[in-house]
Amino acid sequence: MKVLARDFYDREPATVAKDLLGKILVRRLGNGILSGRIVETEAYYGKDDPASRAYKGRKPFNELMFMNTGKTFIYMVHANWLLNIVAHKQGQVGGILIRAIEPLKGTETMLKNRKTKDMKDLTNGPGKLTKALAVTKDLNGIDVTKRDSEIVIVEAKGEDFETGSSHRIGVKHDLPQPLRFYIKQNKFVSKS
DNA sequence: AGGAAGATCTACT
DNA sequence: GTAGATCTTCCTA
Repeated sequence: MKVLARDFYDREPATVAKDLLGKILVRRLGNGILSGRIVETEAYYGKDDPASRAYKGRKPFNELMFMNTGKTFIYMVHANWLLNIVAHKQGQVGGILIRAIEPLKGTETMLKNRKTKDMKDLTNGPGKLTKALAVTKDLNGIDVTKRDSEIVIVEAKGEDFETGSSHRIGVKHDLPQPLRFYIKQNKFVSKS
């Protein structure tokens, strides 16, 4: 099980977002491990991106996006925690929003966290997956390139899949280019 | 104090 | 499938 290194995140957000598909997100809890395969992501930029948290410049709450790559950036929208990974080239700003995962390990705990019995409904949305994995602001800024962090992203075994792309979901002012990426025909990608 | 924010749930047609 | 209420922070005034 190989943890993705920092240089993986030191690239264009859109490139990282696409390459993140199929990788495994690991959530380490005190008692066990939850994990899932990343099936849907979105790239966000800095001041050129009206939908980005960093659009209006550096603020205390978003400064993580300006700093070290490979760290989590977690914030709340509409009563949901959303999980991002900071990723951008040196001197730039950006991040990847994890929108959906396919549950692998610890599904029983996830079902309990989500209070549902429906597997399909478990992690097919950005707010749902954080709830299922017990991700909150407490985990903001942790380093996903360190093997012993509470959240880690690891290399997956080479399974082939087709990737699709589209405009981002739910954003008021999107950019012209498609910045959402997902694995085609995976039932855990959030639909809309 | 007020409002906006990368969404979700529920309840209908 | 679509529409509407409502969820909780953090920013800006």
